[in-house]
Amino acid sequence: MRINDQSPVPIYFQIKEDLKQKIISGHYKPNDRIPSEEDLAEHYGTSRMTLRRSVTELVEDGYLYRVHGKGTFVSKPRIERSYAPLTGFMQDMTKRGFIPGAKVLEIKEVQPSPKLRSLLELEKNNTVIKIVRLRYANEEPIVIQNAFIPTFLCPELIHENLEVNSLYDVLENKYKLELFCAKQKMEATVANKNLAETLGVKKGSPLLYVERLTFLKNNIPVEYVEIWYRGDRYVFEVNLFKHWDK
Amino acid sequence: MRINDQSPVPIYFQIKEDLKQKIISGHYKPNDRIPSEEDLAEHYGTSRMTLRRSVTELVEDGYLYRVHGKGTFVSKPRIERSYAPLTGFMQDMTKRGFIPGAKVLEIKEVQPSPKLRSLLELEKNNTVIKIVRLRYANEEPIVIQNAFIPTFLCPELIHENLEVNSLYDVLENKYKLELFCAKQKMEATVANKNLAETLGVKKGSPLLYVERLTFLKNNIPVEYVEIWYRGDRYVFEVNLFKHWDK
DNA sequence: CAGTGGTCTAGACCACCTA
DNA sequence: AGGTGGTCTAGACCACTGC
Repeated sequence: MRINDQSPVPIYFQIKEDLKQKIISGHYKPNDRIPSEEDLAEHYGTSRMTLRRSVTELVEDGYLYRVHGKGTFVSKPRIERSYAPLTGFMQDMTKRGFIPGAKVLEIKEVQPSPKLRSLLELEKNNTVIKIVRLRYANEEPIVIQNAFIPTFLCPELIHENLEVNSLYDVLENKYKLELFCAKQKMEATVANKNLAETLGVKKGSPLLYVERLTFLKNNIPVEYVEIWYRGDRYVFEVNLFKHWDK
Repeated sequence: MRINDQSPVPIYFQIKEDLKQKIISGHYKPNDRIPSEEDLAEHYGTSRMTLRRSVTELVEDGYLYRVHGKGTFVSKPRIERSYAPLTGFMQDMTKRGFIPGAKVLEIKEVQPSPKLRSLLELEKNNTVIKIVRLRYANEEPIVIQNAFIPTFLCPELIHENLEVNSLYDVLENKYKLELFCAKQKMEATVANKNLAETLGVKKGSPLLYVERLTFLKNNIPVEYVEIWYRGDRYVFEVNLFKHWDK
């Protein structure tokens, strides 16, 4: 492996990727000690501080662990590190091995309710774009989503084809709105007549009801969405961690 | 603020705590630009590299954000950083402002099913302790829990009073089993006759069904639990983060 | 252009572990 | 005692931003 110090890619990053590859490929095995920081720095022809940055990031990412005075070691393959990934329906379904589909039932600019105005931190004259979609997995209806997005963040959104393109893709790529995190509430409910008919289930069938408020990096709210999942077709998975207050 | 370079507490850490205090106290306000790294380094009488470490950690913790070429800024008060805290029912209810209660419907040592044996990674002769409890919030029944715990991890558990003591407290304090993380699946279902009678709701009422597998630090499974929450009385909250596959 | 954060160096001393 | 990671320095050059 050659480090290219003319490359715009930082040296620490090139080294990090090289070490990560050696871990993933099995060249370094779980609980192996990797060479000392000094040796690695010499091997890559860089300073120890730079090498240390590569290793530190791999430690933070869970690939390595350090023991003071002993060395740096390869971690055991870790539990999936995603707590609960913030993904759109398309990505979620694709990952589960289904073919996603969408039918736009409604898309228009509307005046926000007071609740919406407060949740999305809207100014007086701001409107929102309301998008109601029925979503499919392998052509079977699975979920209804009512999404509300401030118009000023994506003025042309109303003309997008959201049956083909993922909403999150459009927000990220066209409007450069990088979604970062979300607060989500979930509860069990039952289908009323309307929901039941749209989803093709019996009235009174169990539904997983979700409210989600999505934020950009700087805690700017960007989307509020209400979701009804068919209880017989959807399981939500999440990893819980012991609370560590930083 | 004085930096003590004789202290065993590293300089970067002392600076980090001082800056954090200035943010929390409001001395630096959200979206304020803090002084440049060079100025701060001079102010604290340290090198820029050391100062940078303090700032980097505050960025990672969500207190600050950097903009290349512009400066370093204070974040808006962040969303609660717990993704989803791993807590028992008692702690959960207390935090929500309810008075928790419990009635043990069943507690005994049983042979594990093949599914349980696999999930809890049990050896041939291991048994499990099965605990069925009805849980109350303000004396109203809210949830039924079936918990399964390997007997060898807590041999005397069967004699504990789990109507008064929190199961997680007993595991952590008496058996020194420090719970670390859990994988949880959630879906919507409806109450059958048995569940409905026990929870005091109508048959066909919505229930939030949860399966949880809890682990110790070293990925040793310690508890499997099935939970049925009343859909009309319980909302699950979780924070989602953009999936960053490292 | 000056000011900012992003990266990098070639050393240094310390604390911890094993022997 | 020798090797390891933990911390720290005093510089340096670069890329991005705003004037």
